Amino acid sequence: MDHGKPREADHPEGSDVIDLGRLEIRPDEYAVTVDGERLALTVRELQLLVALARRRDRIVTREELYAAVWRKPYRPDERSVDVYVRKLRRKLAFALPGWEFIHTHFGFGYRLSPSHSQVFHTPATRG
Amino acid sequence: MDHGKPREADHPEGSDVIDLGRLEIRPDEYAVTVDGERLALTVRELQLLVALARRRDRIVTREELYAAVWRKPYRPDERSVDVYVRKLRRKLAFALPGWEFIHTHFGFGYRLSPSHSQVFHTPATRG
DNA sequence: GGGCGGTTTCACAGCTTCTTCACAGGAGGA
DNA sequence: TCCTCCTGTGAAGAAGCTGTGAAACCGCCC
Repeated sequence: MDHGKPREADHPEGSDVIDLGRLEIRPDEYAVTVDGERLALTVRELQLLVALARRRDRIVTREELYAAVWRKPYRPDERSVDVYVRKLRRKLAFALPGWEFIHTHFGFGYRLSPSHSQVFHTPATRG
Repeated sequence: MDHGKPREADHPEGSDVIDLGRLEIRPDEYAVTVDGERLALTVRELQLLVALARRRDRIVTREELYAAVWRKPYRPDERSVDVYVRKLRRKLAFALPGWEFIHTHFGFGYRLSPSHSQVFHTPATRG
């Protein structure tokens, strides 16, 4: 007897697969893959990544992220979000060098958008 | 030799043979073989192995495993799954040295995937 | 009853992850 | 440029999870 997985119940805007290009997230399976290979994340890391990914391309405040992941009252001096953003950035940078996923918006919060970082020498941009 | 058996596939239930390389499971016959030789497992051990094998390569929570094998309400401090994972690991390690089958996902659960035991961790990203 | 194999529970060691802190580094405005 | 506030980061202790041996428990058979 398969009891179905709790989906929408647990996850606000639940979808089975979040496609971020080479990065793929399957929240219901606790799985994050890069080019099909599994990326090892801890519980918090996964939760935060999912929370960001579900709000893709939008600036999300720390407070909203904290509410989504930690589910307890947010203190204004809370730094957990920052710390886990760093952890995620490191793992993602290792798995996908040259890509940037989590962008900082000073004074506002974070935004997840897969994008190439121009760390390599590039010919001047021309219109 | 291999006449019309339903291939084990992605569908959890109703698989006749689960092929894990040198390890083969025939749930309907209560049989587990290594290189064709029968491996002696107790009922619980077999049930747990089958439950994991039918969810191959996926992280399975203790709760789901407990539901599949024990079929009674799961207490959050329940340790039976861990104990039987250990029993299975021991017997499998003895039968197939150098292979690892049951992987722990801290905070999530267990995952069955046949793989060589190499130290092959993500060197990055801790702390 | 006593022995036997299997199952469940228990206690604790060991390890991983989470939270918090302190300070360094940057961004933005005056 | 200087000052202030915000974010990045490493480290350390706290908290939580898993591994493990052994004892307790259970049903079955002699």
